[in-house]
Amino acid sequence: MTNAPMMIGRLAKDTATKVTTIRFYETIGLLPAPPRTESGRRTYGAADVERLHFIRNGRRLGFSIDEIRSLIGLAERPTQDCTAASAIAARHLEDVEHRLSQLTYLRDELAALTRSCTNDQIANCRIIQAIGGGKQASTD
Amino acid sequence: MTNAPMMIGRLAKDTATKVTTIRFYETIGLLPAPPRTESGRRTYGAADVERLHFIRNGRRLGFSIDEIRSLIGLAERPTQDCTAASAIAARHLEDVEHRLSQLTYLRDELAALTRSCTNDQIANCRIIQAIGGGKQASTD
DNA sequence: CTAAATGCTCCAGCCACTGTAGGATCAAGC
DNA sequence: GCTTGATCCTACAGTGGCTGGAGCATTTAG
Repeated sequence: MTNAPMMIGRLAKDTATKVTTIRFYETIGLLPAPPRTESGRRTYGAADVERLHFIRNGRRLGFSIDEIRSLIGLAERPTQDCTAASAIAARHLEDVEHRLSQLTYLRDELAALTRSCTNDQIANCRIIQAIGGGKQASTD
Repeated sequence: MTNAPMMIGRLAKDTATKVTTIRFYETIGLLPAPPRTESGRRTYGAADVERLHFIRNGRRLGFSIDEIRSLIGLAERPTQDCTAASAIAARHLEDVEHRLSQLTYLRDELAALTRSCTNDQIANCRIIQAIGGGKQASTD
């Protein structure tokens, strides 16, 4: 295996991340500032690929940058027990479940809304009425 | 019924909206700039309450500001048919359903993750392994 | 009359990027 | 050697939809 350092474009391709996003992660300290070539280009190695994979997977799972920061911190202390890690995951799961139930309710509301539309005039449109309606006293 | 104009705080309470949000809606042109008192305070009437209710209900249903702008535009042409309005709602419903399926998938992934945790050492933690591991499955 | 509440403007910050301007450098082909 | 085009760099602005704060002026209740 050659350990030739790669440029940012290659790292981007290997991790399905945009180049600008990688630089962004560096500015917020989520990725370490890598060594540079003489002309100032960033050079990365296998460890960076791994770390960026971790970050992107974490993001894909909906973890915030701060949560990922914590998870990385934990991952670097392999002898500790993983209570803290599972707490982060559990709290995140709870959050996702909450959003899921909200979104489900929203979906049902919207589905009812679109089903009720008879493609009539705007003046009689149930969609417009339903959005406008709600708290107001009915004035008809 | 007196039609005394109300101040921004009252409008905020009546529509469960923050004062700053109302001013924000004005700056982006979602609410018209209202008349002012001599000392420069905004004064609102019943039409503003109605419009803000419409906006807030739209937001609650997840419509973007731009979609709400369109819906308001349509609502002001009551003789047109509501094809355009139902198209906006249908497209939004599609979007919500898409997000819903993504979030459901995410929930299942996370649930599996947390279930797999044995509260062992970090070095053996399935959560950390799962995030760091697999090259990843696309979620689209 | 005074103190609290409410109002005003302007501006910065949130999240997680994304995109642009305006360059420098590099690899390949002629 | 020269040009073309891809890739890289920095710095900064913009996205959406608000939210909060500083530092005032004005209004209202006791």
